[in-house]
Amino acid sequence: MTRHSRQRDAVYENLCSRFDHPTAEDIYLSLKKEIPDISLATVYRNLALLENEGKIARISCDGTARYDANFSLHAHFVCKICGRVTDIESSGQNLIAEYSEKFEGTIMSQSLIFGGICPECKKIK
Amino acid sequence: MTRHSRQRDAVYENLCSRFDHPTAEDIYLSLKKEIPDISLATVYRNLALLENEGKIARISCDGTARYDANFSLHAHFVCKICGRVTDIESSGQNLIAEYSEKFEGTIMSQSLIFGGICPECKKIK
DNA sequence: CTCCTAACCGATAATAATTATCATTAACAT
DNA sequence: ATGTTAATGATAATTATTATCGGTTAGGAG
Repeated sequence: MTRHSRQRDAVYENLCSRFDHPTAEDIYLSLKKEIPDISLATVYRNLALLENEGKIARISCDGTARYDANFSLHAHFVCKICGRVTDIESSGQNLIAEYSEKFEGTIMSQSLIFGGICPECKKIK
Repeated sequence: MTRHSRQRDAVYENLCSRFDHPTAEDIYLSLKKEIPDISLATVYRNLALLENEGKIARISCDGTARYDANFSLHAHFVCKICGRVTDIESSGQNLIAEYSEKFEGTIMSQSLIFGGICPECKKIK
């Protein structure tokens, strides 16, 4: 029986409105402007809840968890210089179908992450 | 000037000999049998060092870091029931080349991770 | 072979990320 | 309006990882 809450809506809206694949703390800091007394624990709780509901996705690309509300088939790029995580243009190929053919288990999700140097950091150096 | 050490060799050998993509603690527990007074910090130190030397790879698939000494182009599968991380048969396609075409930065590594239910857990349920 | 020095070690303290606890608040069915 | 209980804020606890530090040792210079 999951109820409605201002904080949960805010977490979800915040994530939907941004494209920088924020960490729990990023979202917490951003939400403090509109809900000054929101707790970091609440952000964690709601991220976990929304993930279980299948409304958002967790991205494991480095030590700390990042989140994404975009469920279109796309890949991520992590810059090893600045640490930013960005979307990277995808051919949109469905790797799940391809890999499922020879696999006895059930594949339900895919995560394709590239690492390297982003366009911005490449210019600087 | 990196020197030789029994502990570092042991960490590397241990990782090479197994295919379960262990965490630092997994390796630590395993090594205690042959080197009873090895320190967990030493395992972490040497994993970081070996990764920097490019001899092993870190896998970010869940919260805790896992390691792999296999550098052949392959994908991973994470079971959401038992948590095991296994290799999954790959077509061996080089996604880096494909994605580099439309990307302004420099792609240096790829990580393809699938999630779902592994063959063993599928049987049980 | 012995000496020197810096890399490495084990033990453990410190930090960072996340989760658990608990008293209070608020959503919402009755 | 009231009762039930999920959700919250504050914070303690836990987990994973990194930093510190005094002692040890690999391995090159003499």
